[in-house]
Amino acid sequence: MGESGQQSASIERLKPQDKRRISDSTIHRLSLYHRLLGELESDGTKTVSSKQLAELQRLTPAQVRKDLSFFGAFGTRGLGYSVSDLRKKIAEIIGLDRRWNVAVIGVGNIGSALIGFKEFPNRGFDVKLVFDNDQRKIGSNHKGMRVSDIRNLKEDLKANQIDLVILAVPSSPAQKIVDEVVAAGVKAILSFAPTHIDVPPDVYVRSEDMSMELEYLTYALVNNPGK
Amino acid sequence: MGESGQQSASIERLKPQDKRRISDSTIHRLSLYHRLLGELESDGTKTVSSKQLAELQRLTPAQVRKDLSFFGAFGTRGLGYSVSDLRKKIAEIIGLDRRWNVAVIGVGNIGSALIGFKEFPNRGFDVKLVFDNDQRKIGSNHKGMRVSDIRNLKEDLKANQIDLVILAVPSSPAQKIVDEVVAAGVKAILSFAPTHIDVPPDVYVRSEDMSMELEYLTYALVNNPGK
DNA sequence: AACTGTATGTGAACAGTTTCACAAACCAAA
DNA sequence: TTTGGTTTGTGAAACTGTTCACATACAGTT
Ligand SMILES: NC(=O)c1ccc[n+]([C@@H]2O[C@H](COP(=O)([O-])OP(=O)(O)OC[C@H]3O[C@@H](n4cnc5c(N)ncnc54)[C@H](O)[C@@H]3O)[C@@H](O)[C@H]2O)c1
Ligand SMILES: NC(=O)c1ccc[n+]([C@@H]2O[C@H](COP(=O)([O-])OP(=O)(O)OC[C@H]3O[C@@H](n4cnc5c(N)ncnc54)[C@H](O)[C@@H]3O)[C@@H](O)[C@H]2O)c1
Repeated sequence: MGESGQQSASIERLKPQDKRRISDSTIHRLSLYHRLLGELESDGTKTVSSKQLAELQRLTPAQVRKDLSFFGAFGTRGLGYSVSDLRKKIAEIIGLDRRWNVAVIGVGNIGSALIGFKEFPNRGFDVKLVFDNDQRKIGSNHKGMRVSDIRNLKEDLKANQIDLVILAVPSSPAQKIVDEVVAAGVKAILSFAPTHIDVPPDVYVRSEDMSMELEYLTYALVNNPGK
Repeated sequence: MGESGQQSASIERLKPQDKRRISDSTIHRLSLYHRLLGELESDGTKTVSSKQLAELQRLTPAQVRKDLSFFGAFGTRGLGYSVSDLRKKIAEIIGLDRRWNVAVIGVGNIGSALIGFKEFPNRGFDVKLVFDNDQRKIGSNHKGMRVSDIRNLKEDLKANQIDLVILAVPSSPAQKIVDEVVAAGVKAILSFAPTHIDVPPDVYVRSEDMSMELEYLTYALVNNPGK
């Protein structure tokens, strides 16, 4: 169990103030704020109000303030928020004040795209390992990464202190691979396989199913709900 | 308000029974049920209960029944649901009883992956056009698709009756391209650019930001909420 | 035809999330 | 130091989504 977790000595981490669980939507919006604050910072904007922050994402100012209030009071009344300070605070909350070691499993269409994704390193994600079971791919170079043999999965994940696995294999082997990933002590998985993934309660999974995203749109198209 | 909406002649579409708007989560789960019912159908399963349907996705039986009840009564008391009938009904609800013409804009890492995605045609999505602005790519073949010039975007989208656009370009040109897509009459966009996209109220946008998905996981890792 | 067991469909209760509205706090100007 | 103008932080209200619990309906059996 590589409880490598909260080692980093001196950081007093920002935790939700009451013990109430923070909602998924709040976390999602924090990411949104963080992204936007980055853009504002590049623009040279020094200060921003909840009103501006909201308008730029089609949310309400109250929503923005409530989201932030779960974690503390970061603003100045009458003035707003310091762009760079708020960005740092949010980074700390969502764990972006450190770097994360990522492994990609499956070097096919989507796996290769992810390996070549320039934005990951900028956001704190370092793709350290990539795996496949195809002999023709193993050992070869894909966008600068040497493809490892899936048979060494468990040991390699441990040896490289991988925090996060991105799963880009077909549905059929997905669960079996996930079981190994879990056995290696990895606690977070982002899966692109369009199938349900079962994990123990201390492991976090996010499933991205692009067809399902498209289906959401087709539902809207055929039903035209007033939006 | 171009209420061009519900033309399609003869299909008596399954609509929500009351006029209450159906929640995003319900639609999302319908996709999930549809996917699972497909697997069950392949397995030769004829009948399924809300209990089974729920357990396979870690939901509750009541949730499954409530979701379906917004659209009608599809089950048989004492028995459950016919796998194939229910699948057909859900297909009709989310618009999977027809085919959809898709265009991909941006033939880079993620764009190429999408073009090569074998599952899209099986789910009713036909990639008919792909665009780029890179002279070296225009006219060339990418996974069997000829790359079109972005300068012909509007005309080509119209001429090919594209229903749905997948946006796989960098953030900077995203909004400008979306404006053109909207002008061409397309009402649904799936965007991979990590930036806010603004559209008129009758156009539907879904934004997929992979870094944000990862950030959701890092939040979980640093906060370890009991799950 | 009646009976038994089972699973649906759905109001009503509950839980969670968003919006409202306003006191409190701060900046800047005088 | 006081005042005016502005925006935060937050309880409470309003709303939305989920779970409960049970009457209802059907299949299969005798
Ligand atoms: N291509 C897309 O745009 C796209 C979009 C959304 C979701 N997906 C999903 O992502 C997954 C991968 O899709 P893809 O298009 O990249 O497929 P792909 O066939 O191009 O790639 C899959 C890769 O996984 C490898 N693989 C297969 N079994 C393996 C195993 N047991 N261990 C290790 N590696 C193994 C294969 O060798 C291959 O390199 C699928 O589940 C697919 O449904 C793909
Ligand atoms: N690669 C990934 O895994 C990944 C994952 C998530 C999100 N994204 C996002 O998807 C988008 C594309 O990423 P990528 O890695 O494929 O980038 P990329 O640079 O490989 O591809 C972008 C493509 O868009 C084309 N393009 C640029 N400007 C254009 C314009 N004005 N009109 C038409 N085409 C134009 C480029 O020529 C290029 O082919 C980015 O917004 C990125 O943030 C990528």
